[in-house]
Amino acid sequence: MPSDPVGFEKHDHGACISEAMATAEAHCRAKGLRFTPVRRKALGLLLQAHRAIGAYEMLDRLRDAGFGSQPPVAYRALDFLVANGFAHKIERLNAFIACAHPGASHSPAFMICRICESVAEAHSSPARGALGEAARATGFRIEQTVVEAEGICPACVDKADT
Amino acid sequence: MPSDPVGFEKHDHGACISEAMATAEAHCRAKGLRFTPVRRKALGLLLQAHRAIGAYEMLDRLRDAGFGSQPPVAYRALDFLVANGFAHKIERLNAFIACAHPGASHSPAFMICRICESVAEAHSSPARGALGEAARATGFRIEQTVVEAEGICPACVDKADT
DNA sequence: CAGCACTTGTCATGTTATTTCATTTCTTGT
DNA sequence: ACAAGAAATGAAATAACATGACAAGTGCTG
Ligand SMILES: [Zn+2]
Ligand SMILES: [Zn+2]
Ligand SMILES: [Zn+2]
Ligand SMILES: [Zn+2]
Repeated sequence: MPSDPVGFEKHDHGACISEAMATAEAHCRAKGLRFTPVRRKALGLLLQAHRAIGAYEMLDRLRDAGFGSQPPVAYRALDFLVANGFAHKIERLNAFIACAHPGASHSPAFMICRICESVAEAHSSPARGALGEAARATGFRIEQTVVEAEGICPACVDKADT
Repeated sequence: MPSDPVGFEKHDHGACISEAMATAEAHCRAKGLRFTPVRRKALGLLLQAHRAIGAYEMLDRLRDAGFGSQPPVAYRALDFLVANGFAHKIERLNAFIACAHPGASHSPAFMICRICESVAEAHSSPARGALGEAARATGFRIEQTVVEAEGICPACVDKADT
């Protein structure tokens, strides 16, 4: 259970991309999923961008890469990535981002900078805390959670303080 | 189209509506806000429906009530209600719901039934828990949080179990 | 009543997402 | 190898959600 948030620190981007792609490859092979070219390209683009990408921005890039040009092309690829834990949807932004902890089954939480729009992924513990308590008290069966914090990232805080 | 619970429990709906309206009236008077007819009607409709309402459904009803028929009519009224804590946006549904604890400043958390689409509001504690910890660790300054759980409400769990 | 801030109505447009159907590709059982 | 079924793709159309811009109206305040 690493609770290390990912996203605001510098890192070896090339390595982080190839590692995530390799994880996805392995996971798909193990589960018999079809990691098709358009899906692979979509994940590559998300990893490359290293930020939240709207479906239509994704569509533009997929078209540029020679794939179809209609919205379902992007939505289907993104749905696949989200369904299999390689990416997440940021509801607040109506956008998608590559998972920072692929492979591990987890409940993500996101920190979204309203200045620079960077997004960091951390872990949440929906079952614990006030929400889990409310769910148990009422008999609500939680299947999935959206936890997104909006605010100011460390870099933008520094800029603002100057 | 069931109109059911605040939480998921039964309650005196008439009383809950007039109480919330009175709270809003008082709050606006105290703060010098203009609780205009269209805003009042919008809040009344949210309270009446007692579930999450899309902006365009709101627009339909406002038009039926004699107000304007263009999207900004609904969005402006909803923006006012959200900005002043009388309503919340459910990001997961792109829809709006009357606040269950108006007046009190709070960080809401929602439980959304994926079967019947009912929504219950609870309190969340963003500063505590894994998210707050991650924010402190990275230096992220949280301003606002979205906490939404999707799952099955008590009533639908019962139905499913039969 | 003049000036100002705020609100409303409307038109136009922009953005995000889904439905549908025909076709192709892959997988599986024979 | 082949046929049948499942999964994925391409493309057209449409639905659903949201904002920008501008003119006109409303209610304060000096
Ligand atoms: Zn993740
Ligand atoms: Zn930032
Ligand atoms: Zn509330
Ligand atoms: Zn339900």
